[in-house]
Amino acid sequence: MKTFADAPPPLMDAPTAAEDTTAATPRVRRGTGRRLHGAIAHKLGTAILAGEYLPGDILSGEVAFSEALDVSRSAYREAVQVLTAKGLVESRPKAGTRVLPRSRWNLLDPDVLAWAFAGEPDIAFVRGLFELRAIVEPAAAALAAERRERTDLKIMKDALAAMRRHTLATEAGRAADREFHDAVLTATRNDALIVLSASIGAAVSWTTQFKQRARALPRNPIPDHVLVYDAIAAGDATAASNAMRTLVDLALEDTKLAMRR
Amino acid sequence: MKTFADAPPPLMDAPTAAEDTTAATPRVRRGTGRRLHGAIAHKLGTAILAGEYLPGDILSGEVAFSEALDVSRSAYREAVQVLTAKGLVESRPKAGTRVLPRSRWNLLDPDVLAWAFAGEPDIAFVRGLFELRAIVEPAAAALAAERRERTDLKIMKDALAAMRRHTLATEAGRAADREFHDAVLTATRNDALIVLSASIGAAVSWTTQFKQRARALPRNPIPDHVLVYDAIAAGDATAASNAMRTLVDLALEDTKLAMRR
DNA sequence: TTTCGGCAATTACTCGGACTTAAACTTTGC
DNA sequence: GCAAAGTTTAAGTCCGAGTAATTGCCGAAA
Repeated sequence: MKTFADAPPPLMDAPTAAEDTTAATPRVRRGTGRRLHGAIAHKLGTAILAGEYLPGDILSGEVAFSEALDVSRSAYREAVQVLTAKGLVESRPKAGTRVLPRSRWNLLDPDVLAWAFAGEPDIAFVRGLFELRAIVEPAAAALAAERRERTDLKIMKDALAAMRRHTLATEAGRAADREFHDAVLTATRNDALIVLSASIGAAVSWTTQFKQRARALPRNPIPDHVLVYDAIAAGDATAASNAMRTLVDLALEDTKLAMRR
Repeated sequence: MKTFADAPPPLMDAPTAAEDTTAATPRVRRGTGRRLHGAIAHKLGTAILAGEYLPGDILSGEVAFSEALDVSRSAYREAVQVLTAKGLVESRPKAGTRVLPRSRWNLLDPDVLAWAFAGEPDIAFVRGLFELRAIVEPAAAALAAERRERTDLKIMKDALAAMRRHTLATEAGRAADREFHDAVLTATRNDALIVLSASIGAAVSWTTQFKQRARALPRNPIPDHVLVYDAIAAGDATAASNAMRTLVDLALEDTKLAMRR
């Protein structure tokens, strides 16, 4: 019967030794609405994506790490479960929690993408993402041209009008842009395609977002959007595909410009 | 809105043995190596994907549900964190844990795909998956043709030889098939593309897998594989794309046949 | 009547401690 | 030298108490 003969460490709450008048200062801060384990997962996720922990690295044990973060073991464990669910880490008894090889990561998971873009994203990875987008979006436009309903067209038309009113320089304009692309995706009636494209689109928009926001665009994107709309409305799949391709290329150019500075 | 507090779910997965005289019978069985929370997540995940819980439904509270499953709250919570990480559910204080709309699900997550194919997969979803595959794989082949290195070609060649030796009727043959496709993906040097295609490929192979295994194929697939290889080896992107397209179409036909029975 | 703001109840969230299980390491036996 | 058995360690599981936050009710003001 050894209850805790060897480990009667500093139970009770943190001594708050160095702290001053303010009460306990959690090592992990979270915005409102964000749960503690979510914040921890975010912290660890960004750290891993940033390369602070390399594949094969072993995280210090649950007790040690949760203590270092000043959170309970349960909260830390739940955070690790999230990372495990996304294929970033794997933990086994006696062996500890180790970072998995990059090939096991769910790189298309929205959260993982967000974590990747929280820091300086790997250029090669961004290039790959654009490549994927250039493959998927034109194909999506083609499908949309074949399957769109009247309501789809209406939503696109309205979004287009909103884009014209506000420009892409304003938040409202960018929202309308997203709405337009969402409408195109919805018109494909393909859930997998929708999810994929939405993730990539969001991630790609980070790249331009976190650089400076208002600047001269390479060229006015509205006409190109109209071309896409017209092709989809006409049910012309190949034309829609081509029009969307130029749109994607335009976005790529835009991002290239933004990342060059 | 249903709350399932009253519906002790039919425990699934094979019991492996008759549980009789043995004491306490956990409501959630897990195979070796599988953790308890993983098993719970699997159970809930498959249930949600199977439509037993509909979007908007609220799961009975932590205490009630964990009691019904005869597991601790911690284990149940960790499972829910996994589902949350995959976008299947969202839980907030006072509101409970509710199933999110399908549009929020990470349908391309390997686990989610596995859960989807654990039951009778939705035909429309499978169609969409094939559609996506038909978009991505030919494009991947084209990229591979442009970027392949000598080592890539060697791996493909070996896999091809293995496919010839064993046929697709044997497990070794199917493994070689997977190896070939993996090699094509690897040659694209695009991580996002690799992850995506691997997920879809695995999911698609479930469909043929869980139907009967050994049967006459629509036609011998080896020559088509050779065509893909030749095009990639020659660096001919469009030829590679076309060859791969016929390969995907072939697989689609195969699956259609398998699902018809 | 409608709307706003405060209140209470419910639910998830967090905590910390004990105990169990499983796998990596070590030792022992052949 | 190898294989089986034991040891150790860290993750896994469980419990129960206490905290925090949102929702939805309810009453007051417009």
